[in-house]
Amino acid sequence: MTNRSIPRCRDINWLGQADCKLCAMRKSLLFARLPEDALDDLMPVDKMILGAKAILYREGESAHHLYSIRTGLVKLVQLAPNGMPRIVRFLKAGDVAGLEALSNGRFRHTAEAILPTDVCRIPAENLFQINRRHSELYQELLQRWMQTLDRADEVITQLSTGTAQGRVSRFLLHTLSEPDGNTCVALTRDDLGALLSLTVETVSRTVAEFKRQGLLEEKEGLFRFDRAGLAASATL
Amino acid sequence: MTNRSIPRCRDINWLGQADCKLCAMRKSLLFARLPEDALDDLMPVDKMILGAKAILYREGESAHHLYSIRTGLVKLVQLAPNGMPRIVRFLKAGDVAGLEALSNGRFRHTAEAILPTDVCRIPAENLFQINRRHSELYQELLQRWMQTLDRADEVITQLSTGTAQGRVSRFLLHTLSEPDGNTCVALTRDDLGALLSLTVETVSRTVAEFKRQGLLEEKEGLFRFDRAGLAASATL
DNA sequence: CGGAGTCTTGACTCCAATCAACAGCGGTGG
DNA sequence: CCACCGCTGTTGATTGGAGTCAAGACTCCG
Repeated sequence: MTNRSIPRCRDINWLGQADCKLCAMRKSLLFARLPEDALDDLMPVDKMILGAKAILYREGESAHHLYSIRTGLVKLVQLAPNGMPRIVRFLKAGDVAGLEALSNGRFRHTAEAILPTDVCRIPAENLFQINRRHSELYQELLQRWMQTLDRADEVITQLSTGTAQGRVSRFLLHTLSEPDGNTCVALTRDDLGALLSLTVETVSRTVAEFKRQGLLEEKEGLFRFDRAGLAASATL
Repeated sequence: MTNRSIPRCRDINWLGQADCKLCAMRKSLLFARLPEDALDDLMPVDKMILGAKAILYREGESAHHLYSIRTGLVKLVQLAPNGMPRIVRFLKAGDVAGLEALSNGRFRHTAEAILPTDVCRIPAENLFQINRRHSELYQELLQRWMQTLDRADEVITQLSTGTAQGRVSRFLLHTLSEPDGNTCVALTRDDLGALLSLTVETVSRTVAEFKRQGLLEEKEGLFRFDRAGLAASATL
């Protein structure tokens, strides 16, 4: 009944080939604006399901596919100079992982599932070919570029600056929650640390303190928090 | 004779309209791959020269133009939650400032010249129109996207993590210097702090310490440094 | 010459890192 | 079934590094 019933394996399971024309989510994905017949050129697209902690690809590997995320949550990780992993971005349903496959053939991050995650694996070469004929796809790619950059800049200005309290507050308020929602996925202290550039202990203390103050509770894999209350710490 | 002879004003001077077909730098700019006749559609392009500290545009302003940088150095700044400015990226010759004008009409950063800087100002609408007809431009834009994202991620993992010594070393070694060069523009302590998320005092102390150790000298607006010596601090 | 802006240095404080111990939970294997 | 182990999270004591506050040096410029 609890979140413990969700799959916890680290596997990647292949669910067969997808037919993009029949895809229920198509309109919210990268290919939203493509005419239906162009979708044939994407094939073969493989549907895969990742357990939590499954690794989609690793930094430095040569990149032949990109991944359209249907459900779930993925973290993009790079190694910091001291050897510790640093989370640079999250990818949610509708996002695309591994777009660097379109240009230079090497992944820049390690992509690891945080929640069980469904993805479609698309051969980079096919997308590349479609690009030649359909500028709609380019428009969509550019759109995503702006979005992605914004998120990267947000990590710089909002999540790598200020006190531990401030960073955790801002994470809760902006990063994974709906604009006016008061819940978000309960990350491990480890992941929070890797995102906010703090140690596990500091994150644990900060989260615990918020709980004591009644600003935050954690239940069934979710953080539920008090927006107004946290806003006070968010400028620290 | 020294760098003091360079202009130090904060003005923006309009130098007249450009004829892109005659531009000596065209091949290294955004329009490298465009056929010559497409360049007509860019017009009118204004050539401008900025003194150090001149502001090209401000965060939140509505964005009708973008700027191709011919020479100089520009910082992109966002306000951190505590109200202090944070530098998220530098733009050098060949880079484009204000690409967000292509999509959502508001600048996401304040762009300020650090050195005297030449730019060409291009109406966003014109570029947008060219995009419809020439996918070469899209390719170039995508290429730049990857580059820009890489730089943003580098600020996250390399410049916002670790000790003050580590951050300053890594800035010197990677951010504005040639891959194997041993010089880079001598930023103010203020700008270094805004980039590395450190206070002016901490930057000053760190730079001073590197100088005492003979790892770094500052002359005529340049840092000259010892790559091998700094590499030791770069993992801190 | 005086003033503004930048840089440096010192003394002190404070926040987060570090080191260490332990609790809780789930999974595993004897 | 239960003992053990690994993983995650918590908490405490201590340390260290950067922030803060304050004063003064230096440079450029009017």
